[in-house]
Amino acid sequence: MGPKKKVTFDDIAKYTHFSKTTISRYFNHPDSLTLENQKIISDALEKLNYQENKVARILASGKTEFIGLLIPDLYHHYYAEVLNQILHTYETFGYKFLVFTGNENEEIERQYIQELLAYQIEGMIILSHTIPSRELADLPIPIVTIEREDQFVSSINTDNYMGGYQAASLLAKHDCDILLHINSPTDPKLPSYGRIQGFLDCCREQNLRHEMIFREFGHSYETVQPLLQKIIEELEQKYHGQKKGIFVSNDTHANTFLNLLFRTYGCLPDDYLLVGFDNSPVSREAVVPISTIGQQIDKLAYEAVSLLVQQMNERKKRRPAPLREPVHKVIAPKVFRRATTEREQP
Amino acid sequence: MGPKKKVTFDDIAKYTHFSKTTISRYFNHPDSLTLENQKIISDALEKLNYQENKVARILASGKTEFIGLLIPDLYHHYYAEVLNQILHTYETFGYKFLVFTGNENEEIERQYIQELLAYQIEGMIILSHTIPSRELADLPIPIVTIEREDQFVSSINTDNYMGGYQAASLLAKHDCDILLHINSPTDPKLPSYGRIQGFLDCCREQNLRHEMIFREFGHSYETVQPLLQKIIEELEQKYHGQKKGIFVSNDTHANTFLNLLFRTYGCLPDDYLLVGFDNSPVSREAVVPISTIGQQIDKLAYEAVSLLVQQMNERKKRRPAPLREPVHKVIAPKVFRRATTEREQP
DNA sequence: TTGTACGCGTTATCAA
DNA sequence: TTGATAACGCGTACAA
Repeated sequence: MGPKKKVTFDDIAKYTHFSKTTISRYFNHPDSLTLENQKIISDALEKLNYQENKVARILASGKTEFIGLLIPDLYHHYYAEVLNQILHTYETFGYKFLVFTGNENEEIERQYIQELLAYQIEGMIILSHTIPSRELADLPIPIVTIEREDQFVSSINTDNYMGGYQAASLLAKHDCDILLHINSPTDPKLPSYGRIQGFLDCCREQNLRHEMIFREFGHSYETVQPLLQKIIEELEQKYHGQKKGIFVSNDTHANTFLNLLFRTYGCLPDDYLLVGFDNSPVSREAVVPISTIGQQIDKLAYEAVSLLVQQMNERKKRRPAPLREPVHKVIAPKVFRRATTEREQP
Repeated sequence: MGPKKKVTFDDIAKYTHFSKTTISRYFNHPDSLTLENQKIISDALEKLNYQENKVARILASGKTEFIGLLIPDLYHHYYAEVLNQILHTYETFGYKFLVFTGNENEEIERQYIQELLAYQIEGMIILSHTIPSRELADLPIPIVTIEREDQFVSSINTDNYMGGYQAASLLAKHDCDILLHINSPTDPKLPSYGRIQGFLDCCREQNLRHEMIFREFGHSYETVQPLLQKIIEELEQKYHGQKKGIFVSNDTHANTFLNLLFRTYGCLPDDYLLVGFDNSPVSREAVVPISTIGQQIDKLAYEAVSLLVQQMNERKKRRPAPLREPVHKVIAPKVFRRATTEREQP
C-alpha cells in the first residue's frame, strides 16, 4: 500500500494497555477516566501521532455534522457573502458544509441533492430557486431556505416589505415630484416581491405620485444596460425637470443606472435621487456612493443555520415532534443613507 | 428512534435472495452480473427506495473523494469566482469539496486543516496565505496552492510577469509620456510580484519613462480611497498636462481611482490611461469600462484540481512515485482593451 | 473506572 | 457468475 498505515484506537489501546473503549471514552467522556490515565492516553496520542478519523465516528454514531448547501451562483456578491457567513457559523455550531452551486437546472440540482443525501447530511440550506418548495418538503431531512419561494418549507428572509417601504419613505422625505420603482417582473410568491408591495403601499398611504417600471432585465450586464439606458431616455421625456426619486431593485442595477447618467451628464443631476438594495460593495464604491437598503446577511445566515440545527436536534430525540407548520422568520433590513439621496454630503 | 430506518444492501439482498456482495457488485462491477439479475436488483432498489450511503463506502474503501479547500475570504470577487470554478470541476472529476474560509489567523487555519484531515480528505487546495509552504509540504496529503507563496508545494498561478509586461505594453502603444504602476509593497516570493517585475522589465527594455508608486493600501475601501486621492494630487503636480499611463494592481483599486477622477473632473481626463488587473465585474461595469489584465480563473481552477487529482491517484498505486520536486504551472493572462485605454470607443 | 462484544453499511478476499 | 466472511475504525450496551 502507498499511504502509510494510520494510527487507530487499537494502536493506542495496545500501547497504553487499555481497551479501545477506554480510548474512545477519553474523547467522548473524559470525566470517566482518572486524570492519571487521561495523561497516559494523551501522551500516547502524542507519541504515536494519532489523527482522528471522523468518518469512522460517523458510521458508528450516525451523526455526520454535515449540512448541505445549494446556491445558485457565486458570481453575485450577495450569494458569496451568504456563503461566507454560513461557513463562519462553523465556529458556533460545529457543522461542516458540503456546497454545490447550481446551474439553474432542475434535474441536475436534484442529482446534487441525491449526492448530498448519500453523504448523510443532517440538513440542508437552499438558496437555489429551481426546485419547488412542495418537493423540498418531502425530503427526509430538515430544510431551511433563504430568500426564495418557501411556501412548504421553513425559511429565513429579509423583511422585503419593510425594505420597500423604507426606500419609498427615504425618497419621500426629500420631496420628490415622482417616485419610481425599477424592477424585473416578480412572482408574488417570492420574498423579494415584498419590496414592490412595500414601496407601493408606502406611496399609496402617503398619497405619493408614483410609477412602477417593470422590464425583463435578465442576468447579464449586456442585457441590463440598454434597458436602463432606454428607461433614462423615457424618464427624461416624461418627467423632464421634475425631481425623480428612483428605487432600483438592486445595487448592481442602481450602479449601472448611475453610471449611465454620469456618462451623459458628467455628474448625477440634481433632479435624480437613487436608492438601491443589498448594500453590496459596489454601492459604497460607486462614483457617487449609493443609498441603499441593506440585508443583514450575517444575521440571515446565523438564523438559517440556527433554525436548521434546532430542527436537526429535534429529530435526534427519541420522540421527535416534527414541525407541522413551516417556520418563516424575517430579518429587518437596514437603511444606508449615502450621497445619491443626501446631496449635502460630497 | 426518530428517523425511520434506512434501506441497506442487506435489505436488498434479502428481498432479491442475493447476497450483500452481489448487491455491492451491482454498483461497482455491474458487468459481472447477468443482465437479468441486474434488472432484478435494479427493480428492488426502486421498490424499496434505496438511498446510497457513501459514508459506509468510504470507511470500507478508504476513499472519501473529498478535497479540502482553504480560502482567505469570499468578499473579493476573485476568490468567490475561484471557488465557483473549483466547485464546478465536480462534474469532471467527481470530487466533493469541504470549504473553510480563513480568518487570517495561522493558528485557526491549522485547526481547520486538522479538521479536514479528520474527514479523510484526499488532497487540499490552498489559497490562504498565512501558513508557510514549508509547513504545508509536510502534510500527509498532496497540496496544490493557487496564487500564494509556493516554494515547497505544487501550485497553479497566473503568469503575473506576462500580465505586468502586457499592461506596460498596452500603455506604451498609446504613447504615454510617463508610465506608472500603483501597488502595495509586495514580497518577491509571491506570484503577484511578477506583475511588478514584468511591468518594470517592459519599461526598461523599451526605454520607457516610468515610476513605481508603492503604498500600504490595506484591505478596506476606507484606507484605499484617501491614499489614491493623495496619489492623484501628486500626479497632478508632478505630471500636469503629460499623458499618464497607469497600471493599477487590481480592478477594485483601478475603479476607485477612476471614480475619484470622475468626482473631480466629471469625466476621465484625456491625459489619463488606466489598466487594472483581474477582469472582475467592476471593470466592465465601471463608469468608464476599464481595460484590464484578466486571469483565466476557469483554467486556474481546472488545472489546480487536475494537478491535485493526478497526485492523489499516484498515491493510490502500489508503488507510488511521490514528487521529489513541486510542480509549478502557469496560466497566461488575457488582455481586455476597454475605454480607459481605447478612447475612440465611447 | 474499565473491558467485552457487537453493530454501523459498505468493500475486498477468497472460495465455490 | 455468485456467496461467505472478514475487514474498515469507532461508539455503545452491558458486564465486570
